[in-house]
Amino acid sequence: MKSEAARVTISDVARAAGTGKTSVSRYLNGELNALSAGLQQRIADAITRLNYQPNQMARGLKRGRTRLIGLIIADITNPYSVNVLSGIEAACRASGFTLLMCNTNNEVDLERNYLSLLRSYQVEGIVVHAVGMREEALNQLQQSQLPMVLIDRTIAGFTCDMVGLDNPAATRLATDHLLQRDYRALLFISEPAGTVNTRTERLQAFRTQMAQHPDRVAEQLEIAPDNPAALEQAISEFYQRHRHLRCALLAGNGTVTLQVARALRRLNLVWGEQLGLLGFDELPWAELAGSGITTLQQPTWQIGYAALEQVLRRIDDATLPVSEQHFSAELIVRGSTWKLPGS
Amino acid sequence: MKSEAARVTISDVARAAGTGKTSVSRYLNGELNALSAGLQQRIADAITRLNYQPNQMARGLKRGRTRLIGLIIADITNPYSVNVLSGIEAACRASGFTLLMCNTNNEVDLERNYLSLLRSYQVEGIVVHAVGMREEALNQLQQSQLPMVLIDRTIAGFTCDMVGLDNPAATRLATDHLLQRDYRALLFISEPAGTVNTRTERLQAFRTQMAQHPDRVAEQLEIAPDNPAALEQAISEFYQRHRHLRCALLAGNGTVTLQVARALRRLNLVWGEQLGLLGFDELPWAELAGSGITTLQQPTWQIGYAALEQVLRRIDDATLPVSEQHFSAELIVRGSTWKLPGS
DNA sequence: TTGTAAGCGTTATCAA
DNA sequence: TTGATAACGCTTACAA
Repeated sequence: MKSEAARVTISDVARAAGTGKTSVSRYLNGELNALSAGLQQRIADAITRLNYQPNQMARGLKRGRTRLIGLIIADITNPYSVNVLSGIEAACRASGFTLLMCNTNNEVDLERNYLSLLRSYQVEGIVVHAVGMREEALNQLQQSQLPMVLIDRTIAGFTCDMVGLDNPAATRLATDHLLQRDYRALLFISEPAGTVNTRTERLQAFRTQMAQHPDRVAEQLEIAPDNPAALEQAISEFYQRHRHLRCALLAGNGTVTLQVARALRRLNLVWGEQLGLLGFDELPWAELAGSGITTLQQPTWQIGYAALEQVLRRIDDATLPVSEQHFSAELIVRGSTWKLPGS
Repeated sequence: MKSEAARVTISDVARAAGTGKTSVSRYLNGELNALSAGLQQRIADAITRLNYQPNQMARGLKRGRTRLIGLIIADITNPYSVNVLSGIEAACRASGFTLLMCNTNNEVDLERNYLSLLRSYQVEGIVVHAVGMREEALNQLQQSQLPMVLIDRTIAGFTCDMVGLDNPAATRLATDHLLQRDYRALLFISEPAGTVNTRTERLQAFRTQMAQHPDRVAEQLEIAPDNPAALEQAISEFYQRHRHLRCALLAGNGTVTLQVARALRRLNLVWGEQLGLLGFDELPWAELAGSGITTLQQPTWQIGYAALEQVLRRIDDATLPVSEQHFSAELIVRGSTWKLPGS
């Protein structure tokens, strides 16, 4: 048996109130100046008695505005995403929009599918934490004129509103901190850059910064998320190679920090003693891991909130100039980047 | 200027293909046996040329099925929720549904609002991580006949499909482990029980279990999430009171575990040395915190997946008997519940 | 094999 | 102040 929810429609209300649909519609849309007090009362009564809920689908169809915002998120299990989501969600609540959320699991195909899915649900705008889009998907987007804001990452060859981190500045902040604390050999560890500009930007900034300190060693490492053994080995080798120097690791995001911490654990290398460690993205457990892990905190919630605000502005006015908002990171110093006694 | 997405409709496609809407609709719905090869081709061409996307709103309005599932989640920043969400999301993907996600921030009012919001978007079913509902909200739900599945928690006085943890068994597993490891004074710490049955169930099971061991000390503590100072003090007092015994703390969920770990840090009490610690919910950093924290891992992803499957079953057949699925927790032993050398 | 027309639950236009 | 009535974009009898 199919469940048949007893749908009560505007016509039912109109009949129960002894009036026409138009008046009920007016009542619903707050055009009370066109309704006598008595009629208002009858309509109000009928609505509560029948427990009536206007059908947003029908409304959306008619008015062409669904009050729906699409969200495409690359990986919902990433703490970064969760906090951003929380900010977006709050902004939606404040503006009366509802989120249609899709998780692409870092897969490009899913991203494309979800994009058209959201479009088919007539979302009024979308916020995208991009994995990487192919030409065709981009062209479709261009055509569809759908208001869109990217968070955290841009898409090559696609100009679009975007809200994210000032990666060069953040990277400088992190690198300078390590240099100041007298680390002599730095290893920048990130996930495979692939199509994700954020990763290359941070790496690039790291190299630029290190180029000014030719006396220091700067190395880099790209590591697949599902290969802990390789990570262990690479770190171990780096450490062996430079054990006569003060070494530090710079993790390119929160996921990497977690993996690096695990690897160090297994290698019996103690951050804050044998090795410095600094990670992009603040983590709730950063102070609990060993002597604490120094992190670069992003204002994730604000980024999410700002992203949604930007989508709303764009929905309101498609002719606005393209906007890029870059937030600043904050360094939270903990035991993993300990000071040399002398310095 | 309002952005006016160049909406292309089924009529446009029909015109471009030199046919009627019906044939296009048939094509879209895979009724190809009723279409000549030539017409199929023309329609296919027109669709790609115009970059046409069927309007799901209109479809939903007409057919009465939106392929939309509502999700009400109590707190999206809780790792438990995130993993469950991930499972739900995967199940949606597998079944062709899309998620409308709402975060109630643990606020009862938001819960009620979102409930009717989801209804208004004609979702075909909902999955709810409940905060606590009042009479009126429940009555509305009963009336609306909306297929619904609760996760993790039940709602008092409301029979409904539910997927969650076997809390008594899980609690026994945890308690027995602590007893076996010779902890003599146990403190069960949870958030204020309020309307959340899960919390009381776990506490109840704890007390039942401890009642069988009158030689051991069993205490309990309810702590507001935003009051770290109080938590510190309570733990400190407990420890002072029983410092002649082997003490252990049992954290009622992942959020509490985090807070407890922080409090212990500030108190300079080391889990795995001065104090045992065991937490409900596995945490990605559990192995990294000090000597590691012993946890009770829930199959969160599976819980989410199963919840969505149950909603789908219920959508299909409203007359199914009410189902309660209880999953088992798994104990992951780490350094925080260390063995006594002798035993 | 194809197309016409009615209707899903709203809102907007127009007339009363 | 009110209320028919025609859309919105789609599916589905029913005709042809």
